[in-house]
Amino acid sequence: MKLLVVDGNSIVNRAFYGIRPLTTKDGVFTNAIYGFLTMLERMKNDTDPDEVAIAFDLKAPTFRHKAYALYKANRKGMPEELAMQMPLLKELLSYLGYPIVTCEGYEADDIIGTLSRVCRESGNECVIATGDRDSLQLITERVSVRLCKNMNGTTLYTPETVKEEYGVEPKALIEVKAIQGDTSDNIPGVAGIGPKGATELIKKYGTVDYIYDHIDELDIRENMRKKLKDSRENAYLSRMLGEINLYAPIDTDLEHYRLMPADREKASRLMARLELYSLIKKFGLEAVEEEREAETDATAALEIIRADSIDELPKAERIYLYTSFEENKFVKTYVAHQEKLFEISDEELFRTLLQSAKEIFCDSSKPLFGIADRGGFEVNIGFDISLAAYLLSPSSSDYDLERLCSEYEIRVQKSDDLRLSCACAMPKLCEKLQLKIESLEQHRLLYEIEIPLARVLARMENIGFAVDVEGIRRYGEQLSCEVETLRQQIYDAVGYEFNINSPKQLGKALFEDLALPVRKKTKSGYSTNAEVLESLSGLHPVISLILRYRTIAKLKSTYCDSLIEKVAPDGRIHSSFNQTETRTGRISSTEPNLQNIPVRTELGRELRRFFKAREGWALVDADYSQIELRVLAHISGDENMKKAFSDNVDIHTVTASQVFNMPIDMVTPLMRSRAKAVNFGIVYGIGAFSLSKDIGVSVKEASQYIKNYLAHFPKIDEYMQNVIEKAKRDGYVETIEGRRRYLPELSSSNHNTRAFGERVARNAPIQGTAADIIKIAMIRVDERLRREGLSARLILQVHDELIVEAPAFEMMQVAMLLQEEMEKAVTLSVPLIAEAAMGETWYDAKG
DNA sequence: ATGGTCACG
DNA sequence: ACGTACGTGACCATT
Repeated sequence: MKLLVVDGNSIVNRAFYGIRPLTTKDGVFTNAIYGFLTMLERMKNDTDPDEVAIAFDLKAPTFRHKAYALYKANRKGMPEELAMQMPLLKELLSYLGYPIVTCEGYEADDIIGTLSRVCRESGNECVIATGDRDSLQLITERVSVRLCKNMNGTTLYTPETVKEEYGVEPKALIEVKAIQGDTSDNIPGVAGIGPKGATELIKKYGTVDYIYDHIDELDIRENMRKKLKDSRENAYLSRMLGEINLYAPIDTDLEHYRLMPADREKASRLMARLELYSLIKKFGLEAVEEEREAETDATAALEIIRADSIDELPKAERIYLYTSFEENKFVKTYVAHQEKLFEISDEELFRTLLQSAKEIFCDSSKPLFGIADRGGFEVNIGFDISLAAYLLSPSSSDYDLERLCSEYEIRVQKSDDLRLSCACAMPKLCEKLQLKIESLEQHRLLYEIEIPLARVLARMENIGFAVDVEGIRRYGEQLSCEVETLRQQIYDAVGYEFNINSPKQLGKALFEDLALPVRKKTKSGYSTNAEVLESLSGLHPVISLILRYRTIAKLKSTYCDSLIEKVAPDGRIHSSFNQTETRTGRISSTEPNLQNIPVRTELGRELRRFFKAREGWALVDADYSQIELRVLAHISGDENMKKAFSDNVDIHTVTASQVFNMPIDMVTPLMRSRAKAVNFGIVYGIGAFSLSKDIGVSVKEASQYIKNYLAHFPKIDEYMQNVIEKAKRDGYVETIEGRRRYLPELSSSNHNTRAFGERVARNAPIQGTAADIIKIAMIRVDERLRREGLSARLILQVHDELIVEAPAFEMMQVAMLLQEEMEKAVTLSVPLIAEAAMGETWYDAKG
């Protein structure tokens, strides 16, 4: 027989610190639970035990003696985010059938020791799973230890491996530790003797007792003898503290540790509540909800009708569509309607259905809008599950139906094909989401912003952005030449060839072979980022070559080579716009990302010459002026800042005059640029350190700027404090349209995490409101272009900028329209300003 | 899969 | 004492 004993407290600690914070959307921390169960499952698979015992400490240590309480008191208590996970973890473990062992007055270690002894004495095998090296002393022929150093794997320790690593038998580890001490456990040991000395002594003399019994006869240096004599009491105390008790009063009948059958329903329900869906899979519990449904609701048999003509399909007021696509190509759709499920695989039929349906509730509307747009017809989307779920929980990583059904506790019917089950669950899921959207007052956000926007985005994707492929190719070839030249020059300067793209090899070249000073380190070595390189640029000629190499190589690989690959047969780039990706409400752009095309340097900006309007057309580009600061002025209600915007004066200059106590006309360009950095900092949630780094002044000076700023804009100061209070009280912050962001970080005990939460609380309403505003503008622009019978179309959004492609003769009208709709998208207490420009290429059209 | 780097707002 | 501004996506090297 083989018993696996798990050191619950030590594994849960490893899990908690080894996994980035995970929470449910309501802010319940789950990372330790997730990590624990993942490791447990792995260890079970590695060990294949007949019995399992999971040992936990109980709270109050009442045993051993006074010194115990003393040394224990120094240990840090469990952080709140971990403590709150413990009862949930234990509950889940008991559902999964794992015996949990605790013992009043004893630590987990003692339980482990006792069980290992019982195994040893009864001729059974025992494997101890722990993250703590203390247990190594328990190792014998029959008792081994699986040590978890991190989340990625474990190391098996046997008598041989212990001897190899420590040079002594496992049992002697207690003796070594008694002399060496252990600061993390507050075991004092012998002052002045470390691991090496301690191991030597024990190798030679075996035990602490022997050493002190023969202290004057030992063949050791006099100062060593003196150290030992001075710490005699501590050595004996340490010896006692370090030894694991083998006789805790627990149930020692191994039969009782047999794994129990799991209560699969309770386990899967709790995992779903904790939003740990991958665990449901890992423990094979997916089918549970379906089984339950099948048992309780015998009527749930599915009737699937493969439809081949429109006459076979329901002509209901409302249909539910669950459609799958592969690489933007229609694969099939399920139509759920009154206990019946129709399957459509023919795209033509699907289009007919879209066109004729009175109202469609769907999992994702953007592809449907795309098909309708390409087919020249309209679809009426009544509900979009992914958009609703995104508004309710914008920090989730994906919004597939299976997960949502589980999250919103919708029972799905049993079926071989999960997609079928999900389609059947749609009516109930939609109902639940609708109720939630109403109760959170996000009705307008969903029906008047996100769903209409999905249609606009689909159209933008369909239209695409025309590019001059030959132009990009020529530009790329020029870059190629320069990269090659630079590469050779770098090799010559360093003295050998290496991969310049590898931060590791580059770090070695610069900081070891050229012996340049190390300014900053990363987790895995030397930092070689632009900031570090710039600080080194005077010290060696190769530095500026590398900086240049980086710039050119990036332009070539990211913006020439890959952009060319993305050009469709129509000569245009059709980026995808994702509406459920960002936690603030912005949209994102992928394959390719057209929202990060270079602009800040002239060389990069040249690329925009290859983004053009089609023959005879022009690009009209408009961007908001200082939208985030205007939003801040509005939200905070700061009179001083509102006045600056109402007077239409340069905001950074005004800020400079306030921060530096200067009349407006005395503000120098340097002061303005520093004030600009302060404005950015304010929007991002500011810290004096980062500001000082950004503008190159001392931290002290930077913090003075911030103080001055907040003193001159008192309502902004007030806002920054109030918004955090609100976030702590409600658990979320929101935009003017009621878009929420939840902030579980604020209840973290980790200072950095909490500080991050506070910065996000300050920033999210600002960034998110700006996102709301431009979304509204996009919908209105699209609508008006069509209503006014123009051919011009919106083709791109870059957060505060919209680009329209228009026939040359429409462009003046379009520019006016664009500016007007952007400025009037919402009414704030400050004017909203958008500036339009026109040109044949993006380069020319960007003011 | 993750980390480092760098492009954008 | 510690790390250090918000939000993204892509590429490359490395594990």
